[in-house]
Amino acid sequence: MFEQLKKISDTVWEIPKTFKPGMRVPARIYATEKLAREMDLQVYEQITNVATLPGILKYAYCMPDGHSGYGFPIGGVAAMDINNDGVISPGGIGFDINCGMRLVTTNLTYDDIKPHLKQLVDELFHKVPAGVGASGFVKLNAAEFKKITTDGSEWCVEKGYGWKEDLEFTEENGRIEGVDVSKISDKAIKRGLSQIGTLGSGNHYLEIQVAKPEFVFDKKIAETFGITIPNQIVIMFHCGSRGFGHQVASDYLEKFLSVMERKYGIKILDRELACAPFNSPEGQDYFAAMKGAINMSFVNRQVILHRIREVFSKVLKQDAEKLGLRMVYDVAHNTAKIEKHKIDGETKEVLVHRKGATRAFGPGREEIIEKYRKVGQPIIIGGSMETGSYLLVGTEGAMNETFGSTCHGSGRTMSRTKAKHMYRGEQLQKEMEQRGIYVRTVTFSGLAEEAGPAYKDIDDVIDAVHRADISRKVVRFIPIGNVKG
DNA sequence: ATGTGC
Repeated sequence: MFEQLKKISDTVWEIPKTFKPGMRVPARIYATEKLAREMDLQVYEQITNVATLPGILKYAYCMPDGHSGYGFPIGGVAAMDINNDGVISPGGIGFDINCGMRLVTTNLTYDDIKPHLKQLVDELFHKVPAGVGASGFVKLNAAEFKKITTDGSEWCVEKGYGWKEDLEFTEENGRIEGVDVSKISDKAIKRGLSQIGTLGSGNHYLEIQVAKPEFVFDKKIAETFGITIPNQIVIMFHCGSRGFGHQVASDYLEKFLSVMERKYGIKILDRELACAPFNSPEGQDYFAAMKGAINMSFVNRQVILHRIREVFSKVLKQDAEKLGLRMVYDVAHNTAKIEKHKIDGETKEVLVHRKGATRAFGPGREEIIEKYRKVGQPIIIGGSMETGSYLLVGTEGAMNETFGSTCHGSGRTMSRTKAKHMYRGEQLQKEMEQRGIYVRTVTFSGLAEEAGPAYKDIDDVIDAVHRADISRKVVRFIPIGNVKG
């Protein structure tokens, strides 16, 4: 397959429209040659299917961490023309709606924390429930849960689960407008009720990390983002909208399949690409329901941050304020948003699907808070639990080329089933501890699925987006403690 | 990813 790619640059590869009948635009893969050669073959199939969707603009994109997903590849980006016949597709957002990353600083160093590391991780493991079916400490009825879906993180600040300043460090200020609760099923609400403040499973995790001075690539921007001291401790976590978002996605996939062809005459190459015109009742209903899951996931991460602050305060016997437990940012990587982008010199409102892809807005965009606006938005990239993670910054290049988007993580290279056969969770935990990473997990099989070699090399992935200039390296973090979902 | 699958 690699031989069929047209090389645009060292980090951009194109699949022409002639590859498959029905492609409306070419597909573009952002990757180093090595990553492009090793790309899962399903990705080529899926990204060219995406290129056939009505209203798609410029290109169907796949980021270097791309791998096969439901309909769209994970790592997929597609912008739709909403003023014409553009569609919205749940497969382009993902089941885990608004799944994302949150990064929190401390004013502690590695030496400060080392004697307390195990206790911190053990406490976090107890205070932030993880695993399939986990329920949180927040007890809610349906009416209160509905309020969460409309009010987002503002609800948390009201209830004492967050600081007012946390809101401005969250995409959309932790509250996206335009939710219509009546478009969310009772079944989804019932599933979501008990899930606030829970991590989930799979590749969801909570990590304590170190910013070693040799891995600070841009000192000035790092300082702007709050990474200011050598060997500074940060906390990074990854989770989403749990069973709630999953149910919203499932409900609308089913609905779209029933109307797509019959009512709207849309023919697709894969039923996993179920979609509806954005400007149709069904499309609008999904958009209004999906936004409820966006808010729920912001609340989930906000409540988890509250628990993290409680744990650090308790173990280190100091106020969270004094420990400097402040947010760097909260970014989503499973979402679709209306944004203004320049296309052929003309500014247009488009619906940008990002599925396992992160917003990477460059300097000056009004969506970025003032504190960061001059440098570009922070981008939080979670690597595998054994390797490392990154803080990047958005660029003008991303605005010009990828609708302000970049990668989201390492990207799997091995199926979960294969990883489980190749690695033993118990042994992995021991090996990681010997290497200075203390891990707690709900299930050892789940830990084995997340073994480092089951993922692409995070440094290769970051190298690709950095060289393509769709984001730039700021800091690389090394894990020392991990609560595995 | 997911009260994990027909």
